[in-house]
Amino acid sequence: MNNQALSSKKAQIFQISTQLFRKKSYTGTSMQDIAGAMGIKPASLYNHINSKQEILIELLLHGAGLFVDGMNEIRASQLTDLQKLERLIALHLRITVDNTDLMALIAVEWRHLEGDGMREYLKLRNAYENDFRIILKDAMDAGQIHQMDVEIAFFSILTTLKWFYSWYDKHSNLSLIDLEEYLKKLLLGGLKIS
Amino acid sequence: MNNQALSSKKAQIFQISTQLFRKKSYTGTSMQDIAGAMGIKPASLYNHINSKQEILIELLLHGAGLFVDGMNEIRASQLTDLQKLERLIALHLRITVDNTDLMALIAVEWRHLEGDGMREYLKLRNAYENDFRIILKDAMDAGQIHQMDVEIAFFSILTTLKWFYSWYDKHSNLSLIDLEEYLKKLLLGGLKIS
DNA sequence: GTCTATATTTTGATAGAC
DNA sequence: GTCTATCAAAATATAGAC
Repeated sequence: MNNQALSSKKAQIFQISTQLFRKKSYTGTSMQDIAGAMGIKPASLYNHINSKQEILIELLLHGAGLFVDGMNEIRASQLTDLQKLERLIALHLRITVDNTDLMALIAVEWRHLEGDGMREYLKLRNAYENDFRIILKDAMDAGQIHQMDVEIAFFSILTTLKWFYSWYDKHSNLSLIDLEEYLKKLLLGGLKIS
Repeated sequence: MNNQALSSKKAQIFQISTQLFRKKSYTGTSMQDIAGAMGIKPASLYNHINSKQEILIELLLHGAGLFVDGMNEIRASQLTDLQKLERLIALHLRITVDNTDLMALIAVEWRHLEGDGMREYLKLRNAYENDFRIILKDAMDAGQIHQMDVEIAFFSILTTLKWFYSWYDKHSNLSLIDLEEYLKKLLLGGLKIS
């Protein structure tokens, strides 16, 4: 569910916070909850982090980084735009499988970010979404997928990918290959020009 | 966004709480927030409701009731199972359009229910989902849609419908008829036997 | 039906001993 | 690095005057 290293206490705080924030929400999780799950006292947490908000920021910026890095790799490639779209779907799938709890924070808990943390997060998210939109539009302009309203196609695909984690929870027994084929067919099947 | 009557103060509390719970989450919304949005003091709220948790319970049981009532109407009809599936999609769409904020609570905030409230809510939700699953299975057995894993098809359809409200937010300009056709094609297009 | 005043808990966070 | 002790603020909720 979550591959974050357990080596340091700080990493352990992040891992447990991810689980708790998903289960009880950011505002519904107390420092007491986090410390209790680690077997220490709340005050001890502050030797590793400066505030509860800082935990949320680090988790979400880490998550956003996974998407931005994957996007940059795909953009730098020589693939066709349609192939890039397929890679983006595979990217979402891989990140979701490796960080299911974190995806819940990306889908729901980001709204509890404050100030600069929120601004920085939204900057990364907007950059990613814009890159995604451009690839979709280019694939359309190149005649690789059917001509249609870019915004509708874009949000339809992204919404499904965004909430896929809640679906994956119940089907983590399926193989990665099957899931990838299923998602590609679901999201691009009606779009591709055969 | 929310058609709840404003006639009584109690109804006004429900309406404002729905908006705030969606925007700031249940645990992130204080009685102060609700009272402040109404222009009264927090203590005054308790003349109309008994607790913050009671607000959440009433909102979610009302929401669950919309689905259960719609399901009962559809089940009582003489439609084919495939037609019933199409009616269920239209039901979700109509409830989402009329109660967009409430759908966010159904998708996310239900986890903050406690005790009997949680048990009663889950009972209604499970009953609805079971009825939905049975109709899907019957449509498959009757040869109206392609044979496939019922659970995968079921969760795939329900997940999309569940998160549709976050998509609808950005496309509330589209006509109901277009949205219904789009959703039916998206969810049943690959399934229907032509 | 709303208010002020208040009780009680819990919250995030800090100081300082060990 | 963890603890105890503590703080200040905010939370839900109640009592009782008006």
